Amino acid sequence: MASKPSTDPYKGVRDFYPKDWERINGIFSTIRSTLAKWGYEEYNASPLERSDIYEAKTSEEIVNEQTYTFLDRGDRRVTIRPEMTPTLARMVAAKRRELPFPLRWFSIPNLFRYERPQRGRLREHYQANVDLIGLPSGEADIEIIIIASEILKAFGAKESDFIVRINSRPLLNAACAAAGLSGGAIARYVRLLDRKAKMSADEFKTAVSVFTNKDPLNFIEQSSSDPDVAREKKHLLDTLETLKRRGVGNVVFDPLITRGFDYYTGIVFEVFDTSTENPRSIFGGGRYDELVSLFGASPAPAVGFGMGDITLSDFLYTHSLNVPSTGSAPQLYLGTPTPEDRVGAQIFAKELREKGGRVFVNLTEKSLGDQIKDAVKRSIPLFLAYGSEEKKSDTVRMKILATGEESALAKTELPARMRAGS
RNA sequence: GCGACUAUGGUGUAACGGUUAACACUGGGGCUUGUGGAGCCCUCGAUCAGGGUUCGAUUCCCUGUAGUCGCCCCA
Repeated sequence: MASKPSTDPYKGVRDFYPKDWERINGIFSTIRSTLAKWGYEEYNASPLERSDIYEAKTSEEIVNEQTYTFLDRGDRRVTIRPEMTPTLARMVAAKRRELPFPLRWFSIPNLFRYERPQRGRLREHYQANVDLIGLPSGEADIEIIIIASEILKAFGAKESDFIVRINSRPLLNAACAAAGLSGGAIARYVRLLDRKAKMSADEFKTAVSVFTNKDPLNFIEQSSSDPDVAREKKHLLDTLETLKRRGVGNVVFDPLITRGFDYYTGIVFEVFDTSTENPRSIFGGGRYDELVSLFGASPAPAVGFGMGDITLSDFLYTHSLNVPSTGSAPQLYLGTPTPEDRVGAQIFAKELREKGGRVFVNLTEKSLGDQIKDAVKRSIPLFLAYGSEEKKSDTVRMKILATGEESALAKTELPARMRAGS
């Protein structure tokens, strides 16, 4: 006999029991309604992609090793999407000439990476992707960062709860050029910057000296005489200034923000939790002007960000921010004290549903007391016994389980009371 | 890919190398056949797998597997 299969979910992925799914849907619906206010439209695609769309854009084979990639039965190489941006670029490139630019699009895909799970990082996560496509650096960058901030505020976060750190890839590149770096050395230096916070000053200095005796950071921090550096720095500081004028007070310039992917071509930003318990990066994004043209379409400049559900959820938890209800849980438990009259209860339930009520009808032979216990365990707020007596009468008695309060009311006014009660 | 730590019912814990592996919660049933959350009683249910040391292993050792946390890398 075969051994029993384990009830554990596959490594690094989560089961969403109804309560978990209710919570994550609450998070999604807050994101959706915020984006709707800004005119963003939701799109979607399959999690399966041809592997080549990831290979085209990233020179790194490491990315490949951290994806789920396999051959299908027709010998096609297939990858389960590790991120949404290449899919988005592909979709946009495919209809480059017919879509109404600029596009304001978002999606909440589940993404997969093959790696060791650890705190805040699993093999599957959901990530809200928000993109503004078809506009160059400027107001588009500002809108994206404001929206990133607005979403957190929509959950009730205050500006003191998080901080937006922005930087610019062109600025980094100009500073590297001024220090005499080029090509691969720039990429390696950028990666080094990313780790600087985890190193001591001396370690960093030693690591830099491998490339150059002039640290590019110095060109950025001191007011540089290099015209490219000066221009890019001014552009970034102007953006910062505009963000503050438009009400984003918690934004700073941070030359250490780089973002891992090398497809970024402009502004990059990362949002950090300011709490001391959870001082992590929550999410980030940036400008990628060349991705669409990789598919052979004419270029479409783009800026966007991706907000993962796990880090976001940690952030909400850290700051005791509640997730709004999705309004899909049952409102009323219809108990059946006399099961032989259950058809009557079902007909009554049908009337309530037609008025928009969410009604859970008992189908067991449990005693009425046990049915009430059952309703409590299921977190259904209202209880109503419907048996032979209620069938004959025009009134019913509705119990509010949280308080124990019970009131008699006409059957016709029940739907209104249900709406008020939840 | 590398490292550290951990592994006992569904969950959380207990058991000097020596009992019938204990306790709490949860689940099922009862005291209670039209009004709950309490209480009491009954009940289902576990030593991750394989090897070694030993008279004897939940306990010590090894390997594997799984999980957690770091590193690498980063959505």
